[in-house]
Amino acid sequence: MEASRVKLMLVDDHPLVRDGLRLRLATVPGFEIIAEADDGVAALAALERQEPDVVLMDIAMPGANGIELVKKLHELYPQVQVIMLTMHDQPQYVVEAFRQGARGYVLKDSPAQEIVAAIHAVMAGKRYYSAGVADALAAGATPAPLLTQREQEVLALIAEGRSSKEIASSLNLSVRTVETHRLNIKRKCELEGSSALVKFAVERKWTGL
Amino acid sequence: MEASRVKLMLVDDHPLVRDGLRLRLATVPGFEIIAEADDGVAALAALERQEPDVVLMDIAMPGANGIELVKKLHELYPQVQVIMLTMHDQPQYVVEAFRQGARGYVLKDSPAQEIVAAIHAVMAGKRYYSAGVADALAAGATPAPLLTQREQEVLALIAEGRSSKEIASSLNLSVRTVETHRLNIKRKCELEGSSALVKFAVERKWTGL
DNA sequence: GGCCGGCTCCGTGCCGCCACATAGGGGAAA
DNA sequence: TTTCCCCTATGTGGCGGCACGGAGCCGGCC
Repeated sequence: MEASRVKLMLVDDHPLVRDGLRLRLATVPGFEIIAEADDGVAALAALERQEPDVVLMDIAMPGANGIELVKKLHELYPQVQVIMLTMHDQPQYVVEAFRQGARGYVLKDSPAQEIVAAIHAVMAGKRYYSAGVADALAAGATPAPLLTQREQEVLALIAEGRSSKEIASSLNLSVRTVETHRLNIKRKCELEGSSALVKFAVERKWTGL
Repeated sequence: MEASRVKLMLVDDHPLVRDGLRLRLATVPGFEIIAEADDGVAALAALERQEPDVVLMDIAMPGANGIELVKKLHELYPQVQVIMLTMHDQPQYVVEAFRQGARGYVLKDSPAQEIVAAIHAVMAGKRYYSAGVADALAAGATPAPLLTQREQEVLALIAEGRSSKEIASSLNLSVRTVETHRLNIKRKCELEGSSALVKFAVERKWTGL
């Protein structure tokens, strides 16, 4: 634990949530918010100017998503601790976030002091899971789906609600080829049924890939 | 505009967002937050004890959703002004919210002072639309999807990625009946294809119905 | 060069979904 | 009471997705 104040950076696309975080954390002695950003690009730009101790980051943001951002951030600034904030406790993202270097994971619908606890934990070199996230980690042993380029393209169009025939003409492929990709995606992600595939695709898109 | 302070009530299931609202609004002279609630049931209970001038309400909440809550609230307490808060500017909900008696509609990703402006507007007897919502109103000539109880139940299970057969056994219905409901939902919501239906259902669930 | 994995395409039978239509029972409003 | 909507269920023909198989092409790696 440093003698100086803990320097924080907030990354969330909702001003209201940033307000909540800022005004809440400003009352905590020893905390100092040195930067805010509303997306990944702004976050990386802010990091070039000043380096925080802890980054509080929403997992679902327009443009680059939280998972990719935490990955880049961990590559460029490995000493910066990242805490993910999220509305939903989806196992696959929790696991992926930690795999990419996140140190904490807090649900937005948990008590506000959990965030303070999370910051203290990661500053002490520990990890922090919000209540309920531990369950997600236990259940979600799935390390990574790892889809190929083409499969991701197909999945993106599935998330648009398109049929195999429409996807085929969009990508200039045979319908049978698209169906093969669908089948492979379902196998890799352990999905059963076409609707489960669509659900998976839509949720993936909503959380930013 | 009253001589006394404006009494506010906050309804949102995210403590963080309530923090942001409370701490932001507390600094505004003439505003007083008399109650908070994290869902529709708690909101109605709080209203029995003390009546606010304005209710700030999230549209997406677990349990009863914001649209139904504003309807009930407007029936029981017609003099209470309701301002809807939301993450997403989906036309159908904007239109439906106003139809059910809401007086204002503010996006959570708009500047925080918009909320103050909205409160002043509705207290002056005016309506308030966040920037961008006007576009949604113009574009969304769709009056209301208006799904029946049973259709909403079916839709909720579709959002889980379930097949018609699974839904049928869950609700103790014939598979053909579930298919009839599917068909009716698609007709009402002008959807084409099973995947578009699943997409619609999942997105609806993510935005809280 | 040989091997492996990804991308592409195809056949076939099966099952689920789709769109059209019909129809009886029940409850609520006019 | 009559009317209207909702919920329920069913028939039929057609189309689309699913799961199993095989196969050729290409690029990277050993």
